[in-house]
Formats: sequence, C-alpha cells, structure tokens
Amino acid sequence: MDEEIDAMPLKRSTWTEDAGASRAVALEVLRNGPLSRSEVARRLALSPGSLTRLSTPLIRAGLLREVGETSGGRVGRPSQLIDVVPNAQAFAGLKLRDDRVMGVITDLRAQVHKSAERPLTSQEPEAVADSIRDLVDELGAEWKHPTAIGIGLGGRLAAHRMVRSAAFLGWDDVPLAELVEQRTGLPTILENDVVAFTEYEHWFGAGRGLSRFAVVTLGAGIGYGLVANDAVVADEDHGIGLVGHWPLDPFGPVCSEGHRGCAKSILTEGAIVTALSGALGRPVTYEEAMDLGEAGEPAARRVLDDAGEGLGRLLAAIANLTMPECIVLGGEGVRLASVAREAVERGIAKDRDPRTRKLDLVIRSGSDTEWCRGAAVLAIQSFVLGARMAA
Amino acid sequence: MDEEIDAMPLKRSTWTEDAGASRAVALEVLRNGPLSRSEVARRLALSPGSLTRLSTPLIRAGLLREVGETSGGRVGRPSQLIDVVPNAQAFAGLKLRDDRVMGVITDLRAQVHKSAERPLTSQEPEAVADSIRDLVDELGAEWKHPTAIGIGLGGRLAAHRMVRSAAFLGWDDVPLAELVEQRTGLPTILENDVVAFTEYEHWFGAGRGLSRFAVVTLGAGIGYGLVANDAVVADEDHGIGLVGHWPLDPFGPVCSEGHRGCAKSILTEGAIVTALSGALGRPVTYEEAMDLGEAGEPAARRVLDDAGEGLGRLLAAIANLTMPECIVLGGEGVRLASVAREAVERGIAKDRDPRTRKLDLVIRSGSDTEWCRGAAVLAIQSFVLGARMAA
DNA sequence: TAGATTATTTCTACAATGGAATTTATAAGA
DNA sequence: TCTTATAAATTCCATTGTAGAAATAATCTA
Repeated sequence: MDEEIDAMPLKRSTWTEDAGASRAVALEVLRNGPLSRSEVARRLALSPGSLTRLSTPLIRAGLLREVGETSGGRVGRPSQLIDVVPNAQAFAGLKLRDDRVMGVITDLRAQVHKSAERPLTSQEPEAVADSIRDLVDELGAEWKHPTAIGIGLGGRLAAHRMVRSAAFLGWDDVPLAELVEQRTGLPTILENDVVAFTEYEHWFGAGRGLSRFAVVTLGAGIGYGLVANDAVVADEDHGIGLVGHWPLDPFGPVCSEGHRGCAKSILTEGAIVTALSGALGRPVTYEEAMDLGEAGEPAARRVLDDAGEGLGRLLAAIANLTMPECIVLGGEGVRLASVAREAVERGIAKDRDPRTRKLDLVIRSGSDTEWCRGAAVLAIQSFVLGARMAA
Repeated sequence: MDEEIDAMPLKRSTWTEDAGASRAVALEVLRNGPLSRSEVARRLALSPGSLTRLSTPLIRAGLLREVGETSGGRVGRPSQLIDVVPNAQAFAGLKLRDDRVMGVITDLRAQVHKSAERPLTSQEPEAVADSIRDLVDELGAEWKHPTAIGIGLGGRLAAHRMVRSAAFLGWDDVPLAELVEQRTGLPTILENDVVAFTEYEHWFGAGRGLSRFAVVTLGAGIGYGLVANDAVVADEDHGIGLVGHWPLDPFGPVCSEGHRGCAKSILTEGAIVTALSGALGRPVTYEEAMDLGEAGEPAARRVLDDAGEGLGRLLAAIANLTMPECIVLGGEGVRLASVAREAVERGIAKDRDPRTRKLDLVIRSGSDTEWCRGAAVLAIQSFVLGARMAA
C-alpha cells in the first residue's frame, strides 16, 4: 500500500457543481459558441424564465459571460450573447509516439496556445511518465498551468487509465494515468488517439452539431473513428487494426500479413514510399512522393492515384455502412487525399449507389498538433462532464 | 381540399398521457419484461418512493399489473414483479410485396396472434389501400381490432407517411399512410422493411438491451440495418441498395449493373438459383438448392460455400466498421447462413483481425411473419411514444 | 412618436423528486 | 418457534426545479 514515489496530491475540480440543467446550459454554450439565452432555451426545451435562473449563477461564477449582442436586422429587442470564458482553464493534450511525446496546451474550447515536444530517451513506463511530466511543466509555464491532462496513443486502453497493449512501445498493462498523476498531481485521462481525434471533431470540429460522421486518419497506419446518434462508437476492439487490412484491390501488393491489396499495403506512408521508390529506382520520402505527384511525374501519379482510388473505396464502404453526414480525413499522411482528390472521388463513385447523397469530405492539415488537440478534448470532457467519464 | 372518399374519423389514442418519468417507467417495463419496482428504480435512477408514486397510477389505469413475485433465494422481502398488460391493445403489422400484402396482428410486445395475406389484383395505390383495409379488417375480426397499423416495404419513405419511391410497385410519391387512414380510421405508419425488422430486434428481439448491433437480411435483395448508441441509424438513403453491390469476390459473376462479384451477384436467391441451375443443367428452386447443399451435393456445396464465404466477408466488413455486439440474420433466404455456416465463419475470419472479439451471430427463421412483426413494432412505437414518431 | 416585435427578468403556483422513517415480507440462525 | 438481518415497498414531507404569466427592456417600422 505504501507508495515508493512521493505522489503529489491529486487536484480534482469540476466545472459546474450541479450536474443537471445548469451543466446542460454550460455545455450547450461551450460546444455551440456564443448563444443568446433564448436560443439556448429553445435548444434545451426550457422556458425563458428558467434560462435566466440558470444562466445568472453561471455568469456570477465566472464560467459564462455576456459577449455583446446579435447584430440586429430583426425587429424586437436584440439578444445578448453569452459565451464561456475559454481562458479560465487550461488543458494539456499529449500524443505519445515511439520516439517522442508531443503536447499542446489549450483553452476550454481546445484552441491551441502553445505546443512543444520531448524526445523519449527510454520506453520504460517510468521514464516516459517523467518525460510527460517535464513536457506538461514546460507547457504550463509557457501559458497557464493545466487543470487536467489528456493523453492519446495508438493502442488499446482500459477505463481511460491503463494501457492494455501498445505495440509501438512494447507495453502491456501499464498504469500510465496513475504514473502521470503521481508526478503531476493532475487528473489524467488516456484514450486511443483516433478516438480522441474523433472527439475533437465531435465537440469542436467538423462534426459539431452532426449526429453521425466518420473519421479516417492516414499515416503509418490507417485509423478509423465513428460517431452515431451523437456519441462516439467505440469498444475494446478499438486500437486493433479494424480497417488496416481492409481489402481494396485484388491485384494490389501483399502486406506483411499476407493480404493482397489491403489498405495497409496501399494507403500507408510506408506503402506509398515503397511503391514509388521501387518504381523510380531510388529512395523517396513521403513528402517527396506527394510533391512529385502534384507536379505530374507519371510514376508518382500512378502510385498516388491507385492509393487515392483505394481510399475512395474505403470511404465508400464506410459511407454505405454507417451513413455519415460527413467524413473527416486527418493524420500525417492526409496530403494523399488532396493530391489524389479526383482518384478518391472516382473510388467513391465505384462502390456507391449514384442515387445516394454526395459524400461530404473534410480534409484536415495533418499536423501533429491535431492529435494533441484531440487528447486535450478528452481532458476538457473529463473536466466539464465530471465523473461521467470515470467509466 | 374536399375529400372524394368518405374518410373515417381518425382514432388516435396514447398510452400514457404523461410524457415524462411515468412513460419512462412504462417503456422500461414494456421492453424489459416483468421487473420489480426496485429494479426499475435502479435502471432509471429514481428513488424507491418515486417508483411507487409512478407505478400506482399506471396500474390503476390498467396499463401495468402485478404478476407475482420473484422466486426468493435471497433474504429480505421478495419483490413484486410488475408487467405490462400485453393484450390490452392490438397492432397490425403488414409487409407489402409486389404481388401480395401479408399481415399479422400482435399484442403490445409484438407477439403474433394471427397472420393472413391477400393477393394484390392491382398495383394502383387505391387498390392496394383497399386490399390493406380488407386484410386489417380480417385480422382484427380474428383476434382484436388494432390500435394502429404499421406497414413495411422495400423502398424509400418520407416522414413515415409517404412512399417516395418503391420500384417493385412502380410507385413514386404515393401518400399511402393517408390512403390507409382514410379507409380504416387508424393511425398508420410506414417504414422501410429492413428498418422495421431492425426495430423489432431492437425492442423485443436479439438487440434488446444492446447499444449496438446490425441486421442483415437475405432474399431477393440484401438488406442492412444498424443500431448504434441505442438508436436505429437511418437516413433518407435507406432503401437504396447500400450493401447490395458490396464487392465480395473479384473473380465472381457480373451483376445486372456491371459489378463483378458484388453481394447481389452472389448472395441473393436469384444469384444462387442461377448459379446452381447453370451448374446442374436444370432449373432448381432456392429451397432445392439448400436441400442439395445440406445433402452434400458437390455443385450445390460449392455454390453455397462461395456464397457463404461472401456473406462472411460482408459480415466482417460490417463488424469492422460498426463494432456491433451482435449481428442478426433474417430474410427469406437466410437458410444460406445455416447451411453454409462454416463457410460464413471462414469468410469472417478472412477479413477480421484475429484479436477481435468473436462475432455473435443470431439466425432468424426467415419466415414472412418476421417482416410483418417488424412493421407491427412501428405501430407499437408510434402508440407508446406518442408524437415522438411524427418526425 | 406610437405600435409591433422580440428578449429578458421577475414572481408565483405547481409538480416532481429525493430522503428519511415506516411497514411489510421473507431467509437465516439461535 | 422466535429473533434478527435483509430487502422491498409505502408514506410523508421538505426541497427544488419548472412553467407560465406579467412586467420590463430594447430595438425596428410605419
């Protein structure tokens, strides 16, 4: 029972003490930007009187504030917009890789204020937790000390606290959240990196206000996330390659596990680099492959168009089975989707009934901070929703 | 504005007049069988006192009743089980085909009490509505007159009232619900047949209590339904062949729309009959094909195993993208899944990561009344949920 | 400037809830 | 058989959250 490490006392705070209508008002304003009281009342099916009663204490507590009024145009008294005070709290969002940990510090709306990273000198859990503490300290000193920490990583997790398995670190059953909490004294939430990215899009990104959308990330592997009926769909299988070996091209190359033309053998950075390096007879980087493709170099064009079409077929499959209102594309390798946009559309058309609604694609920048921002959203959610995350 | 037909006055009644906690209690008991008051209190997070307050009027109104007590074994006062009075109301569920309309009359739990069918002498909307009225009258006379009518059909619908398009009847924009309401005086709900089947499984079948599951139906076409986060996922694209042309076998036969080895060209009754008739040099029926396969006839075995493997790959795709806790297989052609069960499992294994949870399959009988029961659930839902269906 | 329109606040009556105390019905053990 | 422990269900009351009406505020329009 006695701790080896001098664990810092864990600081837990909650946003609203009330978990009922008061929190619902605060959440609605947090997620849907500045809103008038009457608009919030409409959305939550509350009376105008109730809205005054609920919003006043939130404003007095410094959680919300009035930020001006609607630019008229309509008859009647203009409405006062209320909004959260985003800088009241800071959150740390980290992404763990095999060789480094990257992090950002954000406000309550997951806007990034600073970012930084540290190399990992060792993959030992304790050493990694030390690096995380140092990174969080650095980020906190640069802007504001965070209220909570979210950590995203590619792997399977248990109860937001335990790394069940993470092949890229060689980890099994590592209590990472606890290690970090001991060192920082801050509540820490773990989540699969793709799920975290999906939560960002859900709360503050392209999926805001949508009841259904999907996320696909490109990079070293293929990631997949789903929101349906206004909540993320995830189970313990998340973090296993659910779509990594998706069959796309019966005549494609063979992947490491013997699948011919699976997503991994066509869409990943490694697959594209390998294919183009082989074709050109010299090693090329991923960025170089993209540049060549954009410039119209024939071999690159062919490799990227094949990949793009494969991506399109994967997107069509997702659209057919989950009926999303939108698909968000992200990840370090997402440039493929822009460079081979036409091939992507061609691939979608191949497997999708022409009578269906056109598929709405949103392409993100692919920067590393997007992963971190996703992790920060987890921290934000654990703070504003209180114990509901505990499961 | 004046009606040609002497429309019967529409009888609308609701289950509980209260839409709040009182209805939640009634719904919980309806969907989850006999429950003790304390169990309901736990599930709905209500105090025991509230449960007494809420259940007493429901019992006095004849909606619920006490049905005995739990067989002890535990210390303490035994709990009184309360249950709905299922025979208090009857519902008609119909399935519309190109040549006939089939129907059942059920109780509040979608238990079938009688079934019947009528041939369609004409596909004119008015004539079809007449046949529906006659069938509902017949069913009502045989057991109890229904409170509401649910109609399932393969097509795209609008607002549960209008057939937007149904190719098998050559219909576009037919106000079928209105036509039936004019003739019967009963509230009428339309729904896509696969969605209706999915709702049955969701409320009273294998999906009861699950937050995620999928449904696949086999027959003249391939149907697909999805429940995620405890609600059916459906949009206006439902009723279009979302999975009908799913690519399964790059070396398979070509379907009517030029796809090689798509689901339609491999899994449908027509595809199997065609493939086996060709192989044997004589016409065979679907049932005959199944019998031959079961008996081990080599050509039939091969055709069915190929189809079974294709089905397995489709199921793997669904499982990978929607992470269901269970997949329900139904439809007239569902016998394929039993006869070629091993091939199905083989197909699943091909496209699914071996580390994932084993996929739980539920195989339904494939009888016609299953479609009708699904439609009845729509009627039940519209009754017990009140106006919430109106959307 | 008066009237229309919409937002917000104030005030009050009402309804729903939790919680504590009580009653009821069983099993387990003396 | 009697007592005790346990759990279900009921009763009752204090509290709270809510709607609803009326009042007030701030704009546009005629």
